Amino acid sequence: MKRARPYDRDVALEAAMTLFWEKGYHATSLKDLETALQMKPGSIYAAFLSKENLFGLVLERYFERNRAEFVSMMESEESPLLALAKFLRRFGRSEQSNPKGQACMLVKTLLNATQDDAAITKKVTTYLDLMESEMAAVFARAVKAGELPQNADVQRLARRYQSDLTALRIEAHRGLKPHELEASANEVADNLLAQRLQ
Amino acid sequence: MKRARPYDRDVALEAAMTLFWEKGYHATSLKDLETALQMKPGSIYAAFLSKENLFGLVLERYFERNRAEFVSMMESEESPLLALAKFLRRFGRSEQSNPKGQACMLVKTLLNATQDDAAITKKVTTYLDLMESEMAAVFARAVKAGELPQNADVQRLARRYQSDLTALRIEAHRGLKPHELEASANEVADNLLAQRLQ
DNA sequence: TTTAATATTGAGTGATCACTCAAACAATAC
DNA sequence: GTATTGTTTGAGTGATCACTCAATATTAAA
Repeated sequence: MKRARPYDRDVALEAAMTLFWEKGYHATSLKDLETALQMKPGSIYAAFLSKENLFGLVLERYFERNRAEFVSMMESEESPLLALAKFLRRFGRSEQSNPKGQACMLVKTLLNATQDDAAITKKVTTYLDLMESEMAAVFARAVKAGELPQNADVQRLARRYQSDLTALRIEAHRGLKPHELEASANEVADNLLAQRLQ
Repeated sequence: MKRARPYDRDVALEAAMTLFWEKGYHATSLKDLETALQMKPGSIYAAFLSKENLFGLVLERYFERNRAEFVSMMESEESPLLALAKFLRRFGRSEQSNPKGQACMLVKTLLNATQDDAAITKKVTTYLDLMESEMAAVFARAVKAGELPQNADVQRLARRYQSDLTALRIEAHRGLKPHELEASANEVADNLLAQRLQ
């Protein structure tokens, strides 16, 4: 009955993510998207409604991917605190192979958004809060496991952890040499583990 | 002989800084600038050559102001390490009165710049490096004063300090509650002082 | 008062922006 | 084959972009 779409929605979203991540929302034009997605304007609008809506889908995709990666890493380790440290160290190493480092897309978007982009700002803030909660949950498990004092403020620890990660990603963006970034990441991880009770 | 300009160049630059800082380079239109500077397009171009050149002047202004403020704070204290800690704490408090927090303009610009903005990126990177050097100098004085081990890596300490400050500014931008921000700033300051030898 | 030099003025430039829609196309149902 | 339905197509929309320049205004020297 209906004509099949010649493009793969998932591939298109992935291309849009790469583009939006690199250039940001405002600086990415529809011409850029047409090229990257290999779709004509009409098709883009039929598939994604608007540039802003497409950006929203991309943000969600980015968030879900990062959350899944984080959660998966946390589950693969016995000790919550060691898992958190390992995650930092892994980031420090992973950027070796990723020469053109990019800051976190959520943070980039947050800093980039103007008052007119209230809807985008809200989305980003929500995702950042959700990531923080995810991190707080791991710290809570660390408390339960006796790695941290019973009265530890897991929310504050999570906020600090997220800040540290954000700062590392910005350093990567800034073009820190790979071994310097690795050193920074290890330093942050060591600082975290210094709080470990057992 | 010549006609006097009806506007004050310094006032105009200050207005441009506020605007560019808040909206970013790309999202700030010439219409916005006309309104904020109360100048017609022709006058803006006669005075500042181009939007990009004006932005460059603003960046320099922002950098010089921040550097001057930092240097002045460092001089007002006996101990280098205490001065660095005090600077962090002061930031945590200052944002109480500044409801609509903004991330560092240099970082905002860095994350916002695309490949086409190579000139801007270079300027920003230079300024960030200069700030780092300024911070490293203070850490070097701390070493000399015996507050840190003789073999302390002042460059790495400076990088970490700048990262911490960047992260705090982003938290302020994100809309952290004043007392939470103050707590974060104090935490970072405490961590710094924990390294003090005497 | 005239003149020369330096300003501001603001409508207008071509380019690009996000976005639209009538027409053409492709796939299945019959 | 034909009809129906859902799709792509891509030139074209008005709006806005950064920017220009001939006309005009203001000063101070002559």
